[in-house]
Amino acid sequence: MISLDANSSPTPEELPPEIDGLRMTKQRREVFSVVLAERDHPTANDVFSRSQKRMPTISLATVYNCLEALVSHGLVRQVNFEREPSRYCPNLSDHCHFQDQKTGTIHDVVFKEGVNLADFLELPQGTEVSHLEISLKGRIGSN
Amino acid sequence: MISLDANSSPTPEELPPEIDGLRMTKQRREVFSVVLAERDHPTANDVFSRSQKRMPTISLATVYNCLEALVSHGLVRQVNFEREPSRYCPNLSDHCHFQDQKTGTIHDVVFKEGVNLADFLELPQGTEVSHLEISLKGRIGSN
DNA sequence: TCTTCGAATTAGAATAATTCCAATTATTGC
DNA sequence: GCAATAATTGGAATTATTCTAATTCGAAGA
Repeated sequence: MISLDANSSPTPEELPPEIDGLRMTKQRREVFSVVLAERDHPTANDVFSRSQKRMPTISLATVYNCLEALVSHGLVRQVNFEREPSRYCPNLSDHCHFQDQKTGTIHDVVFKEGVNLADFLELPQGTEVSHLEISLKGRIGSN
Repeated sequence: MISLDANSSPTPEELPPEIDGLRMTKQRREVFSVVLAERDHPTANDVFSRSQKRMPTISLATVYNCLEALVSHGLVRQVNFEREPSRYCPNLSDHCHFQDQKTGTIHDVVFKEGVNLADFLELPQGTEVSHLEISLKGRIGSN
């Protein structure tokens, strides 16, 4: 399991050659380490420019490919706010997102103890939920 | 208040010249009546082609303008699923959306009695939520 | 009714995020 | 080391949406 300790995220070199059956190429390690390093919900473009610092030859298409690989292997979550560009989040625990309308900053929001959303919805009988996204927008305190 | 009775949605002509301070032009009435008529969460393009049947001269830009006017006046809700084109929903009651992955169909899902989402989230102190969107995806029954 | 003026509509161009494509390069299994 | 497979690359293509500038509409006042 990859450490989520905010104070010491892995460098690309520290990432193993394979995670959960996903081959970690040089580029995927770079992209993953960027997403793990600054947990500020970067867009693909953000990831691209941060990756370029260490790996100037990486292409935007590759960043998209790597993010897609990481997302589909469940190592990274894709976060959408309305029609804004997708953002990427390495926090795999059950949570949702709140966007501060003043600053655009996105905060992770966790559910209270033992809450299971599906318990609160009148879902059609026999529904199997495979994907759930909750997005909040608003202001914080005196902002 | 506009009737939400599924069996008889208003024709454009039946809509008043103003709703909630929003001037209802010919095009806005057309677009609104289309959204009210077939409550299947159409995209802007869907609305455009349906509107064209009665009003062949309407433009796509106008459809976008009208939808935006209706949304910002709270007469219609804009519904987003990940990076798919926005959809439009005339159901103003508190609800969220479930997309059947097999068919793409979107179903309205209501909350169980007395449920208030914010009660179940560890929101940062002083948070004021102005916008909330819950999107589910999955399969239904034997599908 | 006629005129005026701001708002709405229109067609088409522009934008921007993302995906696709075809060619090259890297990696794995033999 | 070699063939087969997968990943990367740059650039073109796609697509939903927004923008722009010109035209038209419609309400309100003269």
